[in-house]
Amino acid sequence: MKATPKPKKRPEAVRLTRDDWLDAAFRAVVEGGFDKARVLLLADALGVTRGSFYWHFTDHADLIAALLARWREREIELDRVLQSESTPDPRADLERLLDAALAHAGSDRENMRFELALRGLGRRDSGVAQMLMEVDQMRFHLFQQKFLRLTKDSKVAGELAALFYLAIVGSNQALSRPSSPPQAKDYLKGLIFNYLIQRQLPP
Amino acid sequence: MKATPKPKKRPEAVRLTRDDWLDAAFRAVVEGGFDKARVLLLADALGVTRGSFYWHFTDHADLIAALLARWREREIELDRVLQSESTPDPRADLERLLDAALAHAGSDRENMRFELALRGLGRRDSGVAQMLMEVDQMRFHLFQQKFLRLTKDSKVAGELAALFYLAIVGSNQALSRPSSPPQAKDYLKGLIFNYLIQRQLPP
DNA sequence: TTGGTTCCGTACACACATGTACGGAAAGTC
DNA sequence: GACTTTCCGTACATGTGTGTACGGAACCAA
Repeated sequence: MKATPKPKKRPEAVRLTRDDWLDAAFRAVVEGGFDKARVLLLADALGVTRGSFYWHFTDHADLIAALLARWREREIELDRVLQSESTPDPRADLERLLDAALAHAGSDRENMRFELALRGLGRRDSGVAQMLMEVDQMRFHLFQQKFLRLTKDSKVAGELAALFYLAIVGSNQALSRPSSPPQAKDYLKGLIFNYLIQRQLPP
Repeated sequence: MKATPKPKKRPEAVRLTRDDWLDAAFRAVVEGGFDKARVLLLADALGVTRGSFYWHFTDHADLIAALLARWREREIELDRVLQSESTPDPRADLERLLDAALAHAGSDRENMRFELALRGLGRRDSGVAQMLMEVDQMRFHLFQQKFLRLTKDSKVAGELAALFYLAIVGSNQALSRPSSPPQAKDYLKGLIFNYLIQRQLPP
């Protein structure tokens, strides 16, 4: 009837922040990968229109970049915490690290799925690949440090750290039936401790 | 000037087959993942229009399904070949398997990248996830068989097979700097042989 | 209340991908 | 050489996504 726009009054007129959009994008990536982190879909999920998005972000690339930066900083912070948590017993120390790593990569499916989607993106974006390489290196160094307290041999520690870190990464992709997610975690932990450590690295 | 359509005469009027389209789709997946396997992009890469595609395929889903089926059959065939290639020496036998697995997953970047993209798709498609689970199980059984010839202990063989298969899968994702792809392969092989086999499983 | 800032809705222009209908060229067959 | 089958080009309708311009509601301060 009329050309005047009639703005729909939403029942709960919530005002969103930049982090609200980042959280929504994170959830979208977890569920369907980075191609589900579209502006239109996120707006629907948040109950607003894209007008809100283009106020908080300049661009779609801006959203992705901010999301990646937030993930990176959180990973660095997690590494810092894990590195500071040191126990006098080297074996208990390593066990705590493995628990944390397996929890972060295994049962905590949100972080796991996000990281897998991120690695998929890294295969198409060299900048993302660079960031992932740095995070991998960071974690590998942490693994190596903990193993080094057990074996004294830096070569052995490096090999064990690489082998187990790669196995943890691989366990997120293969041989982990969705029917039993905790089993895979305990299975891998059993592999590492009961089998290799106790048989091969007596102090 | 005229409304009559004037079909462009291509310099090389090559007629394409269904497999030509599948090959192009494979290359597209290898380079940019499954969302680069669009009909329009493949048509451009092949030098034809989409009219050709919709003659060979009913649908875009038809293309993807055929691509997955072809990959699956090739993996089954590869498994069959690797299983039939048996050597009297169990250690040489296992070494040949690891060489083949690392070549298939490591230096042969095309298959590796395709499989990684496939695992990404499996996180959004339960049918693909099911297929990947079966292929993983198939490979795991092969690994386990070869290890079983070395240790006699089925529990140890299963654990070693799982650990190394997961490490191989993980090595495609992490700690593999693009600057040195052959190094990662040799590194992992050295891990497996020089370290674990020779020290821990003397006959 | 008034005014200014913050945040969001609406509308338009544009790009790109799918699927279908139809026509015509190219290659095989008699 | 005419005919038929095989294969591909063209055009149109449709859907979905981005980015921009602009206006107005909602909120805060004086």
